[in-house]
Amino acid sequence: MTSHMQINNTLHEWDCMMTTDTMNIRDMCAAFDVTPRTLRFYEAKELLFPIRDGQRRLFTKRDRARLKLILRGKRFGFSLEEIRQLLDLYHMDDGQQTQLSKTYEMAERHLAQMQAQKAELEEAIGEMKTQMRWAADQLKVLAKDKPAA
Amino acid sequence: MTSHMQINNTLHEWDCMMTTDTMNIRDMCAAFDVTPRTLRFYEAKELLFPIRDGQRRLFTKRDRARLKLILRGKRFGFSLEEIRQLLDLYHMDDGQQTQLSKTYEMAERHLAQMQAQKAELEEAIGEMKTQMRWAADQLKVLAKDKPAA
DNA sequence: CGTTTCGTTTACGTTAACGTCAATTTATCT
DNA sequence: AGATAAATTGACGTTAACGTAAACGAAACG
Repeated sequence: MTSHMQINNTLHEWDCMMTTDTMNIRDMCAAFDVTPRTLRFYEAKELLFPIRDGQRRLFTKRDRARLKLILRGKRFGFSLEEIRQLLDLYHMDDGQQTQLSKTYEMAERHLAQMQAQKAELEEAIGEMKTQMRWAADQLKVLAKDKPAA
Repeated sequence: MTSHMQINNTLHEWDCMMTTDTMNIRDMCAAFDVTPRTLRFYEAKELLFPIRDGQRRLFTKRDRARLKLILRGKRFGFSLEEIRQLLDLYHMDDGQQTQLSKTYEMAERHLAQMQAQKAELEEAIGEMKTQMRWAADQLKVLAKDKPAA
């Protein structure tokens, strides 16, 4: 059992309640294909906030949602610092509406950026396809010019 | 005049032919909003191949096309090394078809990656819009709850 | 002709995003 | 209890992608 489980503080053996849904670092790494170092690093950078069972980290559902967004952001070429700021938008659910309107404006800019990126990506895909068609033609010509070695 | 111009080797003053279309480093930086260091760095990494007028670099149309692709690639989160390899695809025009089929396969993988990225980007845009609608609602509620300070 | 003004080379510095390793603590198994 | 395994905390190392500063050559300018 690559188990974990906890309720609030420390438990004994009969810890089987309503699966408090926290993951230890190992399961977390396996689930997202990252190293422990990465998770600790993200915590140090205040991107994740795992709770503690004594010394050990326990990653909540919230941490997993954030990590998913972090990794996505990275694939889009955003820096961790940019991502950190954006994560605030996705996590204003509980009563603490930090500076909602300020964050909202940032989100607007980010959305515009993503839409621009999408447009550019579509253009790039189009160009790439053109190049590949051309390359495919060249391959045919080469195959015809030199049928055998 | 932030001029330049050249034909093949050294010229005098009457250098006004068919605009050989090479740019010096300064104009290049202005045109693409990069620093000289960046252009020299890209040359060292074999991403650009400016010709020389003695000691000075002269960037050709080809260099400009490549630089455009480089900067685009960066916005998509690709590393310079990944970009360098992809540039080969876009510049196999002259007779030197290096390893066309090998490059073609890489292009296929890259295209797939871009299409995946596009799909993910669309998903992210959708989620972002959802979040923003929710945030907009919250802003309305706050405005109603607290009409005046 | 001297002097600013580019541009070049060489080389060391920097930041982000982790990797790696050692020393410890904590939990688990026998 | 002793050994083994799993996590944690420093702390230093590493790579990519440039920044920055020194020292020099060539070119343009008054």
